[in-house]
Amino acid sequence: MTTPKDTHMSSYSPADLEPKWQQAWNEGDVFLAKRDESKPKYYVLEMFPYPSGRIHIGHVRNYTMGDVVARYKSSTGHNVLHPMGFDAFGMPAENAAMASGGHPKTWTYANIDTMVDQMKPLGLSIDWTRMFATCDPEYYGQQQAMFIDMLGKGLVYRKNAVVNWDPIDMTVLANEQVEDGRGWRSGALVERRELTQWFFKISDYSDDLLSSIDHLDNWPDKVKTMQKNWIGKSRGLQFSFSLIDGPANQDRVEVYTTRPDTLNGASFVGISADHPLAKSLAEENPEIAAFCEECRKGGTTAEEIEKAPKLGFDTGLKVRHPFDTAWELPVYIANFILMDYGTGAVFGCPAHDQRDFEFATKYDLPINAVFEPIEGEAQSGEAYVPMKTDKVRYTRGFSGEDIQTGDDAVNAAIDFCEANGVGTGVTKYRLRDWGLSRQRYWGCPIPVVHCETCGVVPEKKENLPIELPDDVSFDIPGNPLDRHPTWRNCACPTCGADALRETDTMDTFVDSSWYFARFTAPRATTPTIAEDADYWMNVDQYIGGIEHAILHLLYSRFFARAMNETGHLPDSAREPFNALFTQGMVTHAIYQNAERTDDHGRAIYHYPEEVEERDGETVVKATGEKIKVIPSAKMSKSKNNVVDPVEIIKQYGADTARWFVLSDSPPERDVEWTASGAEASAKHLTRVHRLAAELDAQPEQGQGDEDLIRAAHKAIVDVTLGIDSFGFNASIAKLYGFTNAIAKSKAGRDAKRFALKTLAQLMSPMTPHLAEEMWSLLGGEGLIVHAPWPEADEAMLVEAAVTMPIQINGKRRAEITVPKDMPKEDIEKLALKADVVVKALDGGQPKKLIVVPGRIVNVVI
RNA sequence: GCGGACGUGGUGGAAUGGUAGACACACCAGACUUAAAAUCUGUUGGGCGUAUGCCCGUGGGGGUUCGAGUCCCCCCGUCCGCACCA
Repeated sequence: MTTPKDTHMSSYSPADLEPKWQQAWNEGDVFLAKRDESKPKYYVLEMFPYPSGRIHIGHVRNYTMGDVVARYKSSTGHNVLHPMGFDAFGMPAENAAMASGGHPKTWTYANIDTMVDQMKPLGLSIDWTRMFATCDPEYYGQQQAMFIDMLGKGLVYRKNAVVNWDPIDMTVLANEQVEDGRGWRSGALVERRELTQWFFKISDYSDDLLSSIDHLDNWPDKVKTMQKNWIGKSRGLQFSFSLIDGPANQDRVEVYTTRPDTLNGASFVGISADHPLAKSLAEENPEIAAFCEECRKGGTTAEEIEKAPKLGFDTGLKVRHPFDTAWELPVYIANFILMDYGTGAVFGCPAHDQRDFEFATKYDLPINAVFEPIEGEAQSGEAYVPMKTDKVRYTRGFSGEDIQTGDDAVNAAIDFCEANGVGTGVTKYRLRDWGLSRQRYWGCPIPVVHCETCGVVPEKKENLPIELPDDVSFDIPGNPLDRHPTWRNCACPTCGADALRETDTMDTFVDSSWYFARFTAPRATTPTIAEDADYWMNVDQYIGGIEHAILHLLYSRFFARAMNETGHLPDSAREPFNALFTQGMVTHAIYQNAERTDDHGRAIYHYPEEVEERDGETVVKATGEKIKVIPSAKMSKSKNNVVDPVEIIKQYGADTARWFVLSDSPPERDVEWTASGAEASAKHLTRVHRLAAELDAQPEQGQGDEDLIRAAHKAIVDVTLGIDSFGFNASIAKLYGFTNAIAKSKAGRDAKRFALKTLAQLMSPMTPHLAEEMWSLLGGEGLIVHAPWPEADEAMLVEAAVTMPIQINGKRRAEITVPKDMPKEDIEKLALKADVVVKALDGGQPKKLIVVPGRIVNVVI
């Protein structure tokens, strides 16, 4: 039904006004980033997506946050770079090719097209002219050039490393392709097998990457802590046990320990199944060989190895304790010792290490305490493992002092051992070199050639990019590059003889470790261009998921250093991300069919719209089958719990979707998706639009103009503070409050116009289309996207009076309103006169009176 | 197993160590309407009470403090990462 008012008032129609304003921005090239030395630059970047097929609501949340920052910074006078691209290499494309017979390239580019089409209606302030995908030869060719430069600088090398090997499919498996220790396609028990592979020497930078963390002031502490722990600097003792009657050429076992203070509690030596000594013994002794083979069963992940039941094999060999040559310790091969870390050998001190304790209990080895609690006794039945910073009483320690901290005792032990020639203090890092070889097709080819005479040589730069061949098939497992009839054949870049290309491709982490630098000059015929990199780097604000807290960010930090050393980035960009924000994930329940599985015995998942509540149970609408609800899980295409934002945009518009994903939840926290909020957001935006559209119907004169103007200035402060601190939900709460104030206000037209224009500006980073529309309705000049951010007038913020609660013994009993600047003594007097206080004191004196001006009064009785 | 976080009404959440539940959703009631929708107004943590009000309450247990959702210790639960998923 139409009211007379409606006839001269357009209603809120996102479907009309959103394309209209997007067109206006495009025609004005508003988001095109150009170098402009007259303005401070601001580079805001959201972690680029993998082109999985469709965008999901998590993407919308991520990009909207970045867009709020980009638009806000732009309106505060910055020259903003806000690009977008695709992390487009990787296994899902190959899996899709295996499943449906297409080509990874076709699949990937089709997905990119779809996702761009889905992203553009969101009205993001992105410079789309800079877009690229990492699978563009234009991009990965430059990556190959950098690989060659890094090879020249000694930052890349080859060594053996273990992979998951599927003995039936005869292929290397990724960790995610191993399910319960079995290959996902063949079902075969997976084995660990060694291959020669390429590595980046990230370990050269362990100390740099660690110590520089302290200067990352605008990174979340949790990410910094995780990176520090990952790099894992430790001070310890390296020494050797002399081996009694060992195999030829092996008379000692080198050991590294971070707890040399417990050396006198040693009761065995454990070595990895891949330790040279274990390998020698295995040659002679089939039983040992079988045990080592057993240890190699299972996947390569740390988690799997750590969780596996602890197994040991007594080699029968003994070593001598370094301090007492009569003291002999047995040597075990154990499945929980990694050859990659330290020396691949440890000594076990069961009294002070839980894992050693369990091992000693299982194999009946002695448990000798080295220290004990200062008071009381250590609990029996488990290892006594206090913090290294705690003081304990040493009973079999090294130094004179009986009571000291573990840290002091470790240092004393190292000093003692060095003085006695038993070993040396050594600083080690947990961080391992970055294995980048992948035995897969859909990745950046490693640009090296294997020549019979010249060995492994880099490809000539003029031959780059080494492009992937298109004529490949995925009907059988393994790397199609390996079995391609001609692609491998090439001329040796050094001698010109017939040679073979490397068929390994690069880890996709390599692709994402420098894309941020490439965005500064995305079409350059070198990896970067100095002027552009100098101007735009660093990324001022990086935004992405917490799941990338360690690997992606650490690899990118390494790459920035390597690019600096190969001349592709300036010194100032060695630490590439000035500020980091980690947004939470959008989660959604997973609906798993509880009654049946598919033909392969795998779980069946249902889409949210396929299920319903029936008599308090969740069931499949169509069949009535019972559903197991797995709450709050990360959205995953394979689990069918992905929420598609396209429908929401179609129904309510992009501004509603943007407003909704920003409201309610703090951005760093995970949010459980519920559809109910979208409608409420749409209603609110409709209301805001109506307020602006109805302005001309307001009387010119009114009441409370000043109150409304004050509210506007307060809103400017609150909303700006929220945006500056990534408190978008807080900003939105304040915007709700401000909108309510405008709606209720009886102020005159001019005051309302000011308030509404301020509201439009404050909303413009979040709901840019609606803001433009309001701006135009309210008679704003030009585009709101070009309007400077509003500034609050300090004079309008001062409040005359302040209300303070009065507590009695910490419980609120009354409140008083006093002038803002009233001295403490006067507040005290007033508080003591309050009825409840007089009653409670009953003529007596308070024990204590606490007055925090402007905050609280607490009377202690 | 190791490392990191998180836990507050029916729901999402707010709260520089200072009035717990801002703001919103949902629910309920009312106004408008022939009616419905939309819109507007009001109520809503639990318990007791006619009421001024009182008691309880931020996963559980302890502690520090005049005062703890916030700081410390222990426990429980959930989530993220663990080097070939991206």
